[in-house]
Amino acid sequence: MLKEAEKTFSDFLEKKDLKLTSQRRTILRVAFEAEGHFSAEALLSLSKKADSTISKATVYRTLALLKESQILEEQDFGDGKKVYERAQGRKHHDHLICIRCGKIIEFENEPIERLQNAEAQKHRFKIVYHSLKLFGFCNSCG
Amino acid sequence: MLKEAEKTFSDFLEKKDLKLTSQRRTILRVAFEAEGHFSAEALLSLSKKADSTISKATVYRTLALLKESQILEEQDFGDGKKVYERAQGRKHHDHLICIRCGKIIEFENEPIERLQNAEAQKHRFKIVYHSLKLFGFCNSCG
DNA sequence: CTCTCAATTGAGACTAATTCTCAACTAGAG
DNA sequence: CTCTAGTTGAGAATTAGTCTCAATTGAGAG
Repeated sequence: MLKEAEKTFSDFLEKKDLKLTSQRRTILRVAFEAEGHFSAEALLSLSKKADSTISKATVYRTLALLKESQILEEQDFGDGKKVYERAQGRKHHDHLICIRCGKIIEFENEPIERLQNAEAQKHRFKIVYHSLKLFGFCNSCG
Repeated sequence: MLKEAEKTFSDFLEKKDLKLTSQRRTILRVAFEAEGHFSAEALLSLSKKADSTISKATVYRTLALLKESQILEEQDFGDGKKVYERAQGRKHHDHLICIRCGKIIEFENEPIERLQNAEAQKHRFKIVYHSLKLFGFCNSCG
């Protein structure tokens, strides 16, 4: 999983004449060890544990590259900060977000995707990516 | 349309023991004269034309009230600032967003809504509101 | 109409996430 | 090993949005 991502990342960087630095390697590894959704701030703090000299600026810059290379996906659950999750090698999914406890539930729904594509076609629109978020109360917060 | 919203707003304010001030009246009217989606910044600038003493703080505070009373709906198209659109008396709709020219296309799709509800039910989740955004290239930017 | 007082306001300070600047540093081609 | 373009850390800058507080005002009571 991580190996694959490292390959994707180094190919991506090479194609853009960018360098694979130790900081970028560390940040990628730490992002892969993080479970679920994590913020830039959390990634910074985790990265600093592996290499205390890594700065905020580098984390943000590297996140932008990981996003662009589609290794990570950016999500905005509406709490004022963006979070990230692994995308490479995972199926696309959307989210249910509990507005009371903050729980995030992931789901896949092919029929919805098909209807989205049909809707886009109707407007002669080419979808590049999409975002479907259902906000409400989870099971426990009912 | 505006008359209706003014009624909704004054009822809403009364119920919460809040006052219908001239600033709130002005901001509501200006928001209704604005077409489509507008930012808080744009609303401030338009409101200042009607009453130059209206401040940023009042616009943000009033937007929160208009959102809470469901006269306006808040949208985030991912460019770092929230935008608002009229909600009262309009059908729910979702958006196609062109990532090249920024054009916004609205659409209604009942079948998608039904599938969303079914998906939520599967997780015993109560949807309060949702957001579906399809990003890509419009007809002209294809 | 006037009084009263809680709600409201404007101005600008403040917050927080993210981006930028720039001099010092480094990956990696040759 | 040497170059050099790309990279980095530190902290300043930016920017949307929120907060503070003294002065003001809407609107019910009299």
